[in-house]
Amino acid sequence: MTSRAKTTPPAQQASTTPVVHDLEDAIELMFFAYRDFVADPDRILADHNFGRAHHRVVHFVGGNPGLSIAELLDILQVTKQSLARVLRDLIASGHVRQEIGANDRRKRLLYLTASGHCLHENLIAPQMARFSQMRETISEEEFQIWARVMAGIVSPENRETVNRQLCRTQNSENRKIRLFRDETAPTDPNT
Amino acid sequence: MTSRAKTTPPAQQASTTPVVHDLEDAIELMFFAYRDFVADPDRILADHNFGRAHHRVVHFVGGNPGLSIAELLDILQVTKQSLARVLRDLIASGHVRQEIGANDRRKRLLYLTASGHCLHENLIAPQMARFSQMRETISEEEFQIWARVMAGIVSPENRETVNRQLCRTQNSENRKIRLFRDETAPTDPNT
DNA sequence: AATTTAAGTCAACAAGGCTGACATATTTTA
DNA sequence: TAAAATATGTCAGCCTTGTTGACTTAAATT
Repeated sequence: MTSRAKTTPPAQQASTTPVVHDLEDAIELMFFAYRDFVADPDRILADHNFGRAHHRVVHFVGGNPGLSIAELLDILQVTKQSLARVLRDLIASGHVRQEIGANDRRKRLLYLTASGHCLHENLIAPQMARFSQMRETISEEEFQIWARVMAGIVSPENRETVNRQLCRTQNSENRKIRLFRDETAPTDPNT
Repeated sequence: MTSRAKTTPPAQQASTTPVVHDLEDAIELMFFAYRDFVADPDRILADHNFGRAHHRVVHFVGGNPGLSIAELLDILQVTKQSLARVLRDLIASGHVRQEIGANDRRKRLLYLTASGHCLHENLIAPQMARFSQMRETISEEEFQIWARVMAGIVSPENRETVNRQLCRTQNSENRKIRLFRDETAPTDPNT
């Protein structure tokens, strides 16, 4: 009988009264924000007979020219077979091309073609617009707080990878979003 | 590799420049955070032979006892047929039960059973834990900033619905997360 | 009595996850 | 150099979960 607005909240009364319901709100905000966040690209993709999986490939290849299959699999965390399907589509449609690795000829490095870049731009535009509009209503500091919280939702074991991925998008000197202030700072993870 | 060893001038001069890459980072943070956010529940669901769709039903029925089918469809934004399938599973497995509406006997009001509540708790626990841990590293204010930004990602046309949905989860007196400061809120207590 | 509404159902289809089993280059190692 | 490991590709099949379209039933509304 966990009806709300009743006596006492169910269980796990946390130490400093985080108030269970706040965290529930946070969980629902994740759901609703993500749902709308992907809605615009979904519409664009439908026109091309592509799906969300294609979007993810276009996005990460667009942002990481010369990405290998293995690296992309690591980012997407899907199986090779799942990726192969959408990658086939994108290569067939001329949005992505593969290049044999110069150092390691086993590797297939992925790049967007001109039309791939065009699609990438179209897909990212509505998401950029969403953040851009919101960005105007908050300060730089507030934006970074948001980013730090989001980074805190990422699993600790993935934070280093995510951090590297985000760093790579830009000159680290120009870097605005600062994550993982004091957390997992491994000294030498190699690979 | 990220070639940072260039001769770029010191940063921080971009006080107001939006810098495209910040927004791209934000987009990727949405992806990575959401990816990990749903990973734990996915594992639990697999043990029950359920999927993410079942999770969403359990979550929203759990948080909204007596929800009607139409209301649930509105939250999930899927078709009746998609919902019917997972709802059938959940009713058959005894996690959800339906009750004929007292006022309107056409309506089927949804409730979790005891085992449904149990599953709900199990599913929400890892997500709560994720937020709870992160919550300890930030202030109440910072948490609310995060929530406001997330709410800003929600499509304007859905904000009122989302706001109502979040309000309903709790006593409005206990309400911590405040959204839509000046936007859609007609009331102006100027918090 | 006729219409609208809420819900349930059947059928078919597609996207995109998954596993397992193999094939093919290429590089590394023993 | 031969063997093993690595990177990728592919076939086949299965599952979940989304879709559309057509139709039914029961209850409420007009």
